[in-house]
Amino acid sequence: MGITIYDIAEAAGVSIATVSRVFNDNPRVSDATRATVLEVAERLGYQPHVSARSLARRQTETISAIVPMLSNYFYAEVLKGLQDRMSASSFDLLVFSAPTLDEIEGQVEKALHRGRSAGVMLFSAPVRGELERQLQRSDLPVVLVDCYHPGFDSISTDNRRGGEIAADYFLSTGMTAPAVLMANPHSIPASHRMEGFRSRMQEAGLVLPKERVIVSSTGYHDGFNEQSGFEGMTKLLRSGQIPDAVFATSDVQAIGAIDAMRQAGVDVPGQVQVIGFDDLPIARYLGLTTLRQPMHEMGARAFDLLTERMNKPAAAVAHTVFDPTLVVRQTTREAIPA
Amino acid sequence: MGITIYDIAEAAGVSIATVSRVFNDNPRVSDATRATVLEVAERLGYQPHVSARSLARRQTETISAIVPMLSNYFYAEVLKGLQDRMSASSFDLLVFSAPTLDEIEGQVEKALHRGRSAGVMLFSAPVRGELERQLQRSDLPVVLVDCYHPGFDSISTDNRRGGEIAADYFLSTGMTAPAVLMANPHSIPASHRMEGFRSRMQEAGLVLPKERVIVSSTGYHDGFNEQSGFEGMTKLLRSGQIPDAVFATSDVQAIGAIDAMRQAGVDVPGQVQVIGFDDLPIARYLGLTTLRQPMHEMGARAFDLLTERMNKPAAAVAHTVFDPTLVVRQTTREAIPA
DNA sequence: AACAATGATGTAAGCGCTTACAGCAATCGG
DNA sequence: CCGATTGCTGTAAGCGCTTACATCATTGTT
Repeated sequence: MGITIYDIAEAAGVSIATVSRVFNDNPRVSDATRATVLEVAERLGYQPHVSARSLARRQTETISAIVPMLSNYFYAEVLKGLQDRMSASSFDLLVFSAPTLDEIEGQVEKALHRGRSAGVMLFSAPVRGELERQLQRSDLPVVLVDCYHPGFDSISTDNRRGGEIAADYFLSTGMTAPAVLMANPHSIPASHRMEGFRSRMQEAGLVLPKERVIVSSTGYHDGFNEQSGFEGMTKLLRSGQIPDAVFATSDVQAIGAIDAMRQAGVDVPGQVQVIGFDDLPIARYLGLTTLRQPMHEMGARAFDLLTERMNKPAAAVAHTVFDPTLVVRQTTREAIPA
Repeated sequence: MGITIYDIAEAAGVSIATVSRVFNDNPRVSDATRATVLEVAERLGYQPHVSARSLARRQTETISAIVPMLSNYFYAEVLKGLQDRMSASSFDLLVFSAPTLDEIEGQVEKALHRGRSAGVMLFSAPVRGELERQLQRSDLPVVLVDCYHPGFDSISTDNRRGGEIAADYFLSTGMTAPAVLMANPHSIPASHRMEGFRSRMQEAGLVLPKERVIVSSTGYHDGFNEQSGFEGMTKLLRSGQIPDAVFATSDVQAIGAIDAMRQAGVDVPGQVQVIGFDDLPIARYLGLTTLRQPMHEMGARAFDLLTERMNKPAAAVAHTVFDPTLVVRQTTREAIPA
């Protein structure tokens, strides 16, 4: 069906080796021959066959990303950062989706098939048990994003630090009754965010009672969704434990929470302050105070890590940790000068 | 490096052809041999080599999607619908990103490389000129999403109809001074949405003056972004031409517009009503009245179209058009009973 | 009992490319 | 002026798989 190097070789009166050399920028081809070959190839509309090439070269030009869910802004944006960086290279991006934990192994296995990818990027997955074994057995470069394992390069946000920053800011406003809208407890980022928050509150001598830590009851997006924030906040408002400051483990939860308060006639930030996490584009337009994760940069850096690992398979494992930064908007009050 | 069928053949005492047959579910293998081969393969941790297989079979198991931008919710959600449907099959998804028009051809070319993909899904691209030629020359199945060309299967939303529905609803509320927040004019979906809106307004004898059609001045996401809505609305408010109903060609624009009004102290929907387009998840939490596009379903259907085309390359071209549905929330007033 | 039909397996020729090695002409040094 | 070097090109052997065809042992048929 397609034009092969044989066709070109014949039309140009050279051997297939020469044609191949031309397309591999091998210097051992005379300028004249190179020109004819290129001209003929252009005329015939030649395109290399990807599979044949990677079979012969024993390497692919594609990298695989395994994400829980494309429709989650965080992943989409990190992937975009990745792609923007990749576009300078000749790599292609294969995207596998593994919404639930038990789907991960299967998708990782596919990504690890021989000849499939030159490297794997695994998002938000707890690396242990069978999954850990899979990754270790494979000799492909692996980069973990938004998760951690001592044996693999990783890139993540300092979620504990984020929780601490949120707590510190709340404390500076003179708040007295903090609450947390927590995603699914098995989500490691969410847990860390809460831990950081809680630890700072404790240091400040403020209790964070169980009743004011609402754990998401919905599994969708690991509890990182508007509904979970809405329901959690509703619960808080109905309890006797109405807080005056709410830390949500994600912006979408914060948005749901704010909606719940609007419907209940609770003033934000007058009665209740809110801090989210992520800094989605809408956060700005909703005036949401939040902790920004440099998603785009994380994606770019993840790609860099992967290529570095491809070049030096034996290099020391590198963990890149970004600090989240607080973006103060209108859902929080001003800090009280000390 | 890896285990090949040769290794298995040797260990199992059969020929490579038999091993291959086992993995291709060829019935012409005795149950006994099949069992030994599978056992040996399992023990050795065999995995087929993707490139070798697709080279020999002359077909791939991956499909390519070319999207303007992953971080746009619409694309992410359609891709998710696609992937959810795909996961039942053995196809993998390759994602190319082409944020600007001139990048499309390059990405399409990559996606069209021989051996690269079994089919191509092209999003929101005006199919003409060189791009049209590329697609026509290739004999790969192509499905257009969110765009149209008579020669290719496509899947889209009836954007004109959406504009009409928005106009009709506004008219039913007794509004008198409509405005449109329009994305980039070269965006076909945006143009159609506006055309539908405008035509209904004209039929109703209402003028839609130039001053009340604000075209996005920012190219980011083709003008489908919060900032463009914010700036457009600000402009409207400052002009003498303050509208009492605004149709935004996307939810994100509507969100920006609402923010502008909040800051200006304009009451929504008391003074100005707003209708968006898309029905993003947040729309619900912002109480935004909008036109819902069935994104997830569009993705699933796109995959179906592609596989149908793969099975029957000569079948008649099919265009699937979804009707958007109006979701009434709190940014619009109630219809006045006739 | 002879023959065809059937079923299981092996042999070998690709798929389209890369690349080590060989070959061969032109050039160079002594 | 001859052997060594240099520069360019071709030959051929893979890469790991699929599959048409050949082979051969069984089984069934008359």
